[in-house]
Amino acid sequence: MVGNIEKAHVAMSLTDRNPTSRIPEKPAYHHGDLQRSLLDAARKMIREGGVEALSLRKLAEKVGVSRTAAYHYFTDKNALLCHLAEQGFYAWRDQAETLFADRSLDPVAQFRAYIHWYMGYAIEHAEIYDLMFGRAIWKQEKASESLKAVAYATFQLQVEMTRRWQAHGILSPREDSLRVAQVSWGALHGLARLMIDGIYRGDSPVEDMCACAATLLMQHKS
Amino acid sequence: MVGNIEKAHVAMSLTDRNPTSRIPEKPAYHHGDLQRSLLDAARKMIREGGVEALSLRKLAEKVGVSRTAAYHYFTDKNALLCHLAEQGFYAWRDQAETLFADRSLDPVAQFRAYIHWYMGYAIEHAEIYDLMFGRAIWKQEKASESLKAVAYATFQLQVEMTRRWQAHGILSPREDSLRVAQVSWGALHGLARLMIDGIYRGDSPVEDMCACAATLLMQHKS
DNA sequence: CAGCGTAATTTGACACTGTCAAGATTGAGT
DNA sequence: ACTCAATCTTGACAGTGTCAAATTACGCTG
Repeated sequence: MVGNIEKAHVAMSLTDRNPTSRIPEKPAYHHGDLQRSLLDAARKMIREGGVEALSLRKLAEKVGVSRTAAYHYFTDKNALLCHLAEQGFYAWRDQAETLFADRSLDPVAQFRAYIHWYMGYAIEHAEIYDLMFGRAIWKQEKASESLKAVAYATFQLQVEMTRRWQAHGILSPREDSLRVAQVSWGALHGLARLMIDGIYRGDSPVEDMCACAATLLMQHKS
Repeated sequence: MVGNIEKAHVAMSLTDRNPTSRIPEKPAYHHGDLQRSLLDAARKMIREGGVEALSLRKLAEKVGVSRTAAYHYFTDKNALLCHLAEQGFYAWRDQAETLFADRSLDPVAQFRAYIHWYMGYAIEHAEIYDLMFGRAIWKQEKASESLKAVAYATFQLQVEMTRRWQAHGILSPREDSLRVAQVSWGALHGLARLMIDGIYRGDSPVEDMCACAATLLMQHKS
């Protein structure tokens, strides 16, 4: 085994010295880009089996490295999860902001589009969504500071959108913006959770539910 | 150690033969009421630390029995969780039905009361709520048949209530009852989850959120 | 270019988990 | 009194996260 690694290393040093080259078939002692590899592999494992299917040992094996190697980049399993969730929030916010900035749709259409996008995103990235908004991280204060920051910013965006929709008379202007944002987000979050947690069966008519949610939230007197 | 058990048993056989007596200090080989004891202790552990804080070994130790004793009553850890969730659903449905049957309140007040009761119950029994409606059980079809049955019945009750509220013009009569039930339940569930998962901080004004949710759901034209 | 320090990675170990197979203990019924 | 089936225990295995102490390799300085 040691011999194998030696031979592999020699071969590598002749042919594969360049960091921009393709996938290193037999990585040497120094992996080179372990942190990113860990995050990528972890994301993949979670996507396939949920957060509870991610074990640091299997992750290490998949990346081709020893059990405890990850501890040089993440103090904890929890820290790794926080990094992943953080990245998830950045991707999420990018899409949400793009949708929010698109002024080609009239506000009502934009509101409906947002709801459909929200549910679609949550369902498509169910396991990451669960990580981002689930108790695995948030319960008992396990979120890192940077994660808290981006999560809070994301909620602020939600409040901002709510304000605009209120200004256009789409959401009830009489109610406090913060409350309306909390409740409307809660409604979307609840539907998403019931879907991705397997309580509403997979064949539920998501589109219809989105439409109904939009209608219920939008109607208000005067 | 064997000697201890022997002595304890002898003492017991003289003084503590009665099953209705107080807590058996040193239970004999046959525990007598292990299934219930397990469920009770498990419920307590979950209430204190969440589902993830429940380990069969600690549970066994707390009940004063050996690690694998529980396997005579529950095929799995999952089976135990299903039993617990099932009991939770019965308690839940009892309260919901009582509230639903109370005709002393006018429908609007009843609707508001239901929302407040829902959130209050979810927050007070946060960990059991998480067990009942969380992915630990529902994701990947791990629910037992009897659990599925009572859970479905509970949702049926929600639909029934929705119908009545629609008939009174509280919830939009134009929309399909099933959809409205799904969405309104989703809204409550989402708010509850955001609270009990630690995303909305503990000092959130629950009452205000409930009131806002009620208003948003109730308003509709004509 | 030799050596050294430090960063990156591994090995060993520990406590904990769920669960299976096999054995031990007991109360009830003939 | 003896047997049987229900009940409970012991031993074992594979898996988990994580700490402490090696080991390996890269890059810098002399």
